[in-house]
Amino acid sequence: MSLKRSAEGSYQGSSKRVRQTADQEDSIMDEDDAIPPSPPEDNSMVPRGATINLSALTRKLAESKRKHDTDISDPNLSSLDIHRRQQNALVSHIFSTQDFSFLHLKADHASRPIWISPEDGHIILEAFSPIAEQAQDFLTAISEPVSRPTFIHEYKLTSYSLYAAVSVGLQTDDIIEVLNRLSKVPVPEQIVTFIKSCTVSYGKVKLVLKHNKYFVESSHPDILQRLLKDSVIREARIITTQTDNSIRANTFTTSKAPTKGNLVIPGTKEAEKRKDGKSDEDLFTSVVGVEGDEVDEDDDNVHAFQIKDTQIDDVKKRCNELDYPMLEEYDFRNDTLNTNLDIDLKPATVIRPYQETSLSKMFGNGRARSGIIVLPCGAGKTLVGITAACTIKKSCLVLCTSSVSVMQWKQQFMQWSNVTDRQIAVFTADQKERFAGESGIVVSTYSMVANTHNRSHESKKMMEFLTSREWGFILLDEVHVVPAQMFRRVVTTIKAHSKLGLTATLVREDDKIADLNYMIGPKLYEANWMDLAAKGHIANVQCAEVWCQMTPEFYHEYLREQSRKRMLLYCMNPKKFQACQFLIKYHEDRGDKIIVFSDNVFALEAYAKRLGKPYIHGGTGQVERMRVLSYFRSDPRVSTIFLSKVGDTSIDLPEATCLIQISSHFGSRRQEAQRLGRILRAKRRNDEGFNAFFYSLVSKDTQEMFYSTKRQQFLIDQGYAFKVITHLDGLEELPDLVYRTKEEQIELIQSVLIANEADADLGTDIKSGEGDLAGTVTSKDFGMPGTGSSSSNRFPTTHRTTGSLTGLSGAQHMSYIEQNKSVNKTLPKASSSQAAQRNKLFMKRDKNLQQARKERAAASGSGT
DNA sequence: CCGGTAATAT
DNA sequence: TAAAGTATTACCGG
Repeated sequence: MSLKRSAEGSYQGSSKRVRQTADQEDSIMDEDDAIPPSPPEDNSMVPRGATINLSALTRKLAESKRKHDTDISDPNLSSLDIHRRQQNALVSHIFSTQDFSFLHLKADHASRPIWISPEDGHIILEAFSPIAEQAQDFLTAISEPVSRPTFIHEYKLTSYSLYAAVSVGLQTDDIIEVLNRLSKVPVPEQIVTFIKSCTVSYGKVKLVLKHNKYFVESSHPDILQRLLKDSVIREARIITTQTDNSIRANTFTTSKAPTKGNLVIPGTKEAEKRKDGKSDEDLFTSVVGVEGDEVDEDDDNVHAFQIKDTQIDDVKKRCNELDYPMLEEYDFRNDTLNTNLDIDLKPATVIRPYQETSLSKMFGNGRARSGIIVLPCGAGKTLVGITAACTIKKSCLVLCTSSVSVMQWKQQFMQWSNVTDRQIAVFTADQKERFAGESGIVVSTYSMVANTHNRSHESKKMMEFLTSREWGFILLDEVHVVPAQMFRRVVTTIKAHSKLGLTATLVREDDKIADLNYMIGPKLYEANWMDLAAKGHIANVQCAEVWCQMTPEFYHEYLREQSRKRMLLYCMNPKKFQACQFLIKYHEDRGDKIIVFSDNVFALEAYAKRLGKPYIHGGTGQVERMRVLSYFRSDPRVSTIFLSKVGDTSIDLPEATCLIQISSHFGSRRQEAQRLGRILRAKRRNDEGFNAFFYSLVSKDTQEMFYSTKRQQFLIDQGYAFKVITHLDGLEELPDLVYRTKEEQIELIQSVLIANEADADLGTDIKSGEGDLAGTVTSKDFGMPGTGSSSSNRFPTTHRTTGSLTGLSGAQHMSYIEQNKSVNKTLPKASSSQAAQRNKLFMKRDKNLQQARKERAAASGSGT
């Protein structure tokens, strides 16, 4: 791989990144919302990120690198030649090994926005073309977005993406036709062949529930014949009575293909949608010659045979093996056996255009297709799910990852739709409700449904209920977790006619994400984050990676220690501490609300205490969590909070406008994206020129550099550009800069090393002390050996004043230092109105629990 | 309310 | 590359 070296000789970017263009660099800096200044002549501020990223490019890079390596070893070359070759190796990789000049450009190529690589099916889109937006709609339907920075987008045709295209109603010829019209060059023969080979079998067979019977359906009777040659499928077939015995083998039930007909998705305003972007649409139509959004399905007849309910899974599996994966569609309007659920969106509810688009992919032919919708955090996934449920109007099961989400889903259902409290039930560890009547909604967690061991009596009964009935609709929140070993069983244990998965980040660091194709269905829609940001649905974000030099002492220890202990060292790097302090100060002065993330709890507490900010981590009790959050929300004096990975999901803080990441070991792209998602809902997002900020603090020349690069990949593919900042101007002038002197730094390093050792032996857990507030539990005694008096052993310390808080494990452990005190405790106790924040969602549960307690008490009282 | 167990992600 | 190790949440039973 070709790595670039910066002036300082350190790693700058992987082969997957190509330098940003000058235009992009300029667009990032603007007067008001600039990232803290760095000297302009300093070449250390290296723009980096987003132009092109593709696996094929990686491969080509590897090839060209190999070539280049052999070439420069040629002794006949002059040093200038070697230099030139080395320079060349750094640029224009895409074209260095290939010559595509044989492709003849169409005469009007300038007005056509795409180019298709004949080699690997990669598609390059000129995002500045006037019809780019419509072309993009088409490309996201037929191909996989690879990278979508500002000017040039890259997509890739894959068998899965074509499967998805077919499943939303596009036909082979339409795909090739539209592609051809958009392309500057004729669609290469190989690509046509590829598209045909994929679409010939994919999406041709459907599993349909009609009048509560399962049918294998296709508009191609010959395919049904072919499937019936398979013994498993033949066995599963039910011969219908109306079919005459003599000709039964060749006869299928035949009917008109489904159309959208009069189905109306609630919350949509057809007229309004037509209004905006009309001129562009006309332009698109004139070039493409087909309606942009969706190509009509041909209105041929469809043919079907019925199969036994009990063998659906076998048939599905068999069809997959035969390369005819079955799409699942639910003809809910003709399902008379499952009782309807009388719900609708509230009249005032209007959904956004992109939400409507995603739903039109699902309901395009008047049935409910199973599949996945991908929308950024804060773009209203919940409302999409609710609208889908209100369209299908059948019993619905919603699964989430946490019980907080469960409460939120229920609350959102109540807010946006007219479901009554009796129609919606919650099923978690501490609440096992059941809806009244024949049909209703159940909201639960994956672990509740997937659980295999140790079920309580009540949850056993509830599970029986869930598995024994047919669900019209199953909604899978955070669907990227479904491929996990245990969670994946929910798809098979629950009988649901249609499945919708929702997520913001359809990525995993393992290779299981592709499993969703057959477990749930194809990806129906994926929004472009940048587009939504440009239209003001989510906030604009400036991303930056701040490189912090390791101090010599820290680096020395870093090199000596084992990999696990290294992590603490680069998290606690004093320069990073200072950068964090500086950035907080800088953004607080601008009036921003700041969230600081740290995966490492030790570092989290250390930073928060030293900088005097409240913090929340896994060990923080619910009550205190809500207290800190409500202060952050409403008190102008609390403008910074520190969060561990508890804050990655589900915490909704529209006030936050700036995000700083101080520790983020491991290269989880999903986590990075989800963290960014915390500021996408920013309340102020529509203010003129408003920007939110996202900083990653990285200790230079450590593993963090590698992880950071990896983590950013998802966001870069979405079009975000990361700036690298190596110098924070004015940092040295900060009046109360922490760890300024060598002595302080050495004390810090000692506390880190001691913490490491103390951490290693068990039994250092402590309980909350007398003086602590309820719910405040410090999960570990972070490295204070029993010496009690030597200040150098103390963590982190400059001036020491002893506090009076007494820990359970003894006073000698607990002589607190003023700066070491958690600010959480200085926040006054919540007033009743603030306390209500938490209780809103949990109030009912609490009431129930109380009731149950009373009953128990009464029962035991009367028993004796 | 607390401790134990199991699960996820990397 | 695989494996270990960490943080977190959920569920259950006493």
